[in-house]
Amino acid sequence: MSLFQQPIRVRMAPSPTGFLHIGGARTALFNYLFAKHYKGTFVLRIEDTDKERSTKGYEKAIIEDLGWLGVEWDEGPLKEGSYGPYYQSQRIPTYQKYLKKLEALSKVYPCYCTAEELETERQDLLKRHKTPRYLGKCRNLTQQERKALEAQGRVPVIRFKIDETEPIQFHDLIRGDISVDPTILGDFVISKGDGWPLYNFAAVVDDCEMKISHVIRGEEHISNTPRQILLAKTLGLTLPQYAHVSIILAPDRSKLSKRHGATSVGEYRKMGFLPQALKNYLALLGWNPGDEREMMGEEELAKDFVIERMVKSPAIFDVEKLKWMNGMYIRNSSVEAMTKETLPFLESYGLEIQNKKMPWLNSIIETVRGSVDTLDQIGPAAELFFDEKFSLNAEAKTYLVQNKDKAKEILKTLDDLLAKTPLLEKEEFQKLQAELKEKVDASDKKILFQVQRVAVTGRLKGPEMNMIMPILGVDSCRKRIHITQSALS
RNA sequence: GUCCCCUUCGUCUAGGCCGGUCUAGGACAUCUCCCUUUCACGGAGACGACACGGGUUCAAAUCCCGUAGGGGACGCCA
Repeated sequence: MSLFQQPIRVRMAPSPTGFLHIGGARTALFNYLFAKHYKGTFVLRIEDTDKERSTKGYEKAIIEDLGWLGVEWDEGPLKEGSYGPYYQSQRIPTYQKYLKKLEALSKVYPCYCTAEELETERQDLLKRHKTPRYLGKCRNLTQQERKALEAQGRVPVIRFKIDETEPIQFHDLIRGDISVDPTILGDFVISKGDGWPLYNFAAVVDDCEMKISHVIRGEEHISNTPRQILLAKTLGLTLPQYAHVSIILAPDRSKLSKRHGATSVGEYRKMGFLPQALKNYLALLGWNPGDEREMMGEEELAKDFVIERMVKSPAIFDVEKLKWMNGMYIRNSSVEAMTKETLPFLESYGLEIQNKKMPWLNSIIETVRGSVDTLDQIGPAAELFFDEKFSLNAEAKTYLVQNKDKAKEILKTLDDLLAKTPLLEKEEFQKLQAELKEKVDASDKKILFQVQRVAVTGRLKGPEMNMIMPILGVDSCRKRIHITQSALS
């Protein structure tokens, strides 16, 4: 199979003009898994040729988010390899070299058209129901004409000449054969006024120079592919194979954007999603293992990841399913690991954790993690274990008032029993409940427990009491009971 | 507008290349029941789809054509 005739090299080529988008992360992940599956190389290349919009801040954020997701690259920034530099801004001489070659072949020419002129042409074409494209006005300018235009102060861009008339065909690993009529393309700009290359030129040169074997990218690039193929063919470069991944859509079937809520990886991290959950979910958007497995760790994903199983229709990003999966990871990972992940969320929620012991925090996480699906829900759920946050909420108060006499009796008895209980582990808790049941008329088991719950946690709902009370300990329980009692009298 | 791509439950998808085994399977969500001192978790079940129209065939979710709908591209952005 031609897939294996060369070393597998793939790349992720983000431009640092924004944060790492959920779609970009998925594309990166597919490249990463593909490389891992075939024991190939995953290259990270920063496409920072847009000087106006690229920032170091975005670059840093993208690298950070990729790292958080665990999508590690083998070559790229911070990991030099033999095909660097990995910043397009540092590869200008390379593009100039290829531009010279194109000039020697007379395949490029300077274009002096202004933005206004181009827009007029575009509108005119649109009006005539034609595909808007550059018609080649500057194609056959004489030397004198060029000089004259430059004397006016016009700075030219460089356009690539398209002479082909035969359809450009290529085989897409996901979509099959794609054919495009080159006459609708128009001579396109490959180099800006300042001499820097444009995307189509820089990308194809780098893909070829970096010996990329498979370009796995978003479907928005399908229409760029014929241009890149033409460029590569003219330059005598060996093309990679292409695989265009469908894009991720918002629930309303439009392109996922800010107005639909969180779109960047960083935002999901802040909301308390686990990288392994996001990775698992993203991998399943547009790919499946061919059987009914869904919960898949990275090793398992890489082992089974093949392009043949990629889906070509676009997928809608369903945060509900992501949440479910995240909850699964929160519940099924080791308690220690989850506590570690949760600590920052506890802190930012305003819980005092500095002087708390790890085993105590672990037991809290273990008790509350069943009811959450993101890490940032753990703060509100764990709050009841922190004495300084104790208070009766409205429905708790109402409940107590409604059952005032019974509540008083239960609490008095409970407090007395607690006073005689030195330690409060689960065993003692059971014993204590048995004694309580004897001393208080417990025909209504529900009231017995609910009163205790409300008095100790201040809430009507929560984890099981046999988990809560041992974690709190005797002193804390009694303190809370006293507070509740005084609220009742 | 033009070109390219896409179309199975509300959503992610299996099946489609090699037509019958598909009264279309799984998962999320929703609903019901069970577990249970509460809320969750967990367990069991229910609801729910081959976009439409032609054709080929004994037989079509699966092959062919058309229509409709959706998306992408058409930049001195990537």
